[in-house]
Amino acid sequence: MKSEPGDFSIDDLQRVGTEPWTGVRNYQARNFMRQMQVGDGVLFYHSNCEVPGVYGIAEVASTPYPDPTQFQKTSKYYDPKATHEQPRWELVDVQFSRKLRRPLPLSEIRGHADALGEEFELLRKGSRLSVMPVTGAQWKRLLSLE
DNA sequence: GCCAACGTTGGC
DNA sequence: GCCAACGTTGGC
Repeated sequence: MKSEPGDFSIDDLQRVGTEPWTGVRNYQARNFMRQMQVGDGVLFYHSNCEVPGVYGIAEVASTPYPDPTQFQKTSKYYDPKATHEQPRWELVDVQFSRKLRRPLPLSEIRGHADALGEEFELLRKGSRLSVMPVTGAQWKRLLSLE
């Protein structure tokens, strides 16, 4: 799961413990969240920053439920087309597990593209998804770099 | 349904 | 700041 550290970083998650993952407004990313289950592992990725990459590990702490910010007119995530009867956007709660011993920069992850496989979404050309799946094998390979 | 215009993401 | 890639919007 990607986050801009200026907005919400792994340190912020460590401080608050658990955070509702508000603001995802992309259907594909939403659909991936819908498939999440309590206890699923999360790689916490810092995007749009000096050194983009994986910085920590978190855990899915709730089943998916409607993102409350879609109903809040004052929120930048407000969606006028969403209703309580027919919500459009869902989220899960994300719970801090740990920071990595060292960050894994995207530049370094690229060096392991072959091992991670073609279907590794983060390295796909043009991939902009803020929520994407990682297989068990990819998870292991990434964390072995730590 | 097509597609141009526009907005956003995010690496560099 | 630049720009490629992609998603969304809205006119037709």
